[in-house]
Amino acid sequence: MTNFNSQNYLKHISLDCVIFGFHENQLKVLLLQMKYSKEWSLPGGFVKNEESFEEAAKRVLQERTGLNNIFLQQFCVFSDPQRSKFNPAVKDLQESGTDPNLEWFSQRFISAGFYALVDFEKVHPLPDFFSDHCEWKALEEIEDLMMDHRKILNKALETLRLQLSYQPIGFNLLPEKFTMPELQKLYETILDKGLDRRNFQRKILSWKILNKLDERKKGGAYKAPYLYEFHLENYNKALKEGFSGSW
Amino acid sequence: MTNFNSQNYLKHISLDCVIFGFHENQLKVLLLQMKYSKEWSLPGGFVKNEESFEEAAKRVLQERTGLNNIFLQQFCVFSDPQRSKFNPAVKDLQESGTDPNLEWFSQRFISAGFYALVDFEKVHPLPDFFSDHCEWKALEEIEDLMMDHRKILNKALETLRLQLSYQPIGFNLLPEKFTMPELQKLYETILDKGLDRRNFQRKILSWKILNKLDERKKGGAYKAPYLYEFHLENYNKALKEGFSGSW
DNA sequence: TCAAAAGTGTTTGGTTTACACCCATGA
DNA sequence: TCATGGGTGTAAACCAAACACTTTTGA
Repeated sequence: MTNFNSQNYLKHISLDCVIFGFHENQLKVLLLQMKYSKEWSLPGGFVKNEESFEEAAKRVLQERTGLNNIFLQQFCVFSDPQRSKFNPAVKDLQESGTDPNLEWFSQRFISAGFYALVDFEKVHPLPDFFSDHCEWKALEEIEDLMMDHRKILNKALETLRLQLSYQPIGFNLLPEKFTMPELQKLYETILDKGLDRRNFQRKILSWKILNKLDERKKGGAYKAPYLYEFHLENYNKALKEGFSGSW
Repeated sequence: MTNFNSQNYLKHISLDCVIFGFHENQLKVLLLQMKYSKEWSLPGGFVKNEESFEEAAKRVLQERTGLNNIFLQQFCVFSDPQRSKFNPAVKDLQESGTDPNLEWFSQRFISAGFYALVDFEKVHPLPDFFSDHCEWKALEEIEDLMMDHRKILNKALETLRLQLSYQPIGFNLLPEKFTMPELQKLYETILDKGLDRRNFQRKILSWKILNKLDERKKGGAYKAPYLYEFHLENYNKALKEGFSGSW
């Protein structure tokens, strides 16, 4: 295996990223397809000797999407002793002859799950050493994933939905300028339920984290909706404080 | 060091437990005092080769408190590459002469934080190899903790408060039978704010997770308050479903 | 000129908050 | 008998849900 020296990485420790994007009214996840087994997998990686988990996750994200400065969040650690059995990477290495890194990939790994929210349009998907495809998949079309990656994905989605109820994070999935109907579609998709247009707008605006622009979104049919952008200062404040719970 | 064989544990990986208890209207945390450095520390441990993080945390909890079946939850991973510098355990081992495990404790550790909610009265605190005291400390009296344990504690507290707003978890800090004023004091302490007695009761009862008993709490001065216990079935349902957010 | 989408406002009902009275108990 | 805390009810304020009309645009 090229360019990989297991000496540089912490043993037993890995991370997997659930990278969410929003496109054509669908919530999508960036997946890799393994070269030999053809199984689908979450983008993942390992932690260097002098790196934090967060730094490692940023690195993985940068490598697979080309993006920096992404909304990224640790959400759970997966440590079932059996989870690393049947790692297709091991088979792939066996197929390609004896590899000095076979032992490394045969380890038991404890993996931290990170989820990322990105602007779909900005991503340039790039496969890694073990994969020949890196693609967006709509949630509905995702079938089996390798190892426990389905479980990781489910937990990420659960966390995303929960977090959406006390932080205004969904916006990270949209471009800098977006319309209210786009934002609503996004929320409806993530939450998997319809929302009232007028009540939605009132609620979002009450957070005071958006600037309404004079511009309208051109090109679409029918009446052109206004564009909005972040009021960055208020947005960051809202992120920190969250929407106070019921106490 | 007695009874410790580093061969049995996963390298680089540790866990720290923030064990919360409630006593005399104070939120308390179980801490250990290191033998040599006298620094205070969270109870922690390592993950065995064939163990999950959760199993390891249960083991640590059992060893320090004598309790099984505790509310226990992973909340964050701490992976700063510098966090394991200045580990007092290393100094302690050096003090006590050359120890075969010195190398193990000198490693860089990535630590998963767990928090536990326990019935104060049921705990029998027991120090570990590196500590000579294991004690409950009220939050206010906790000063410096070793390494990044203060950060871990703060994050645990933050998570606890957040989780309290969408799950009825506080109850785990009380005995099987408890009164409404006791529960209210608990919530007030965790949230660090006063609550209206009547509104509090109405809200809690609306969750329908309590059985009001005919019994009253004897012994206290003034009017004896009713005792309550869990409606276990409804409680577990509420835990799973959470209090739906605002969507 | 009509259908589809977007902008905006009002009514209604439920939830939360604020507040008051009576009861039980031990000093 | 009185101070203290506990049990319970109600009115007001607020917020969320339901709903309707007007405007813009391309076909």
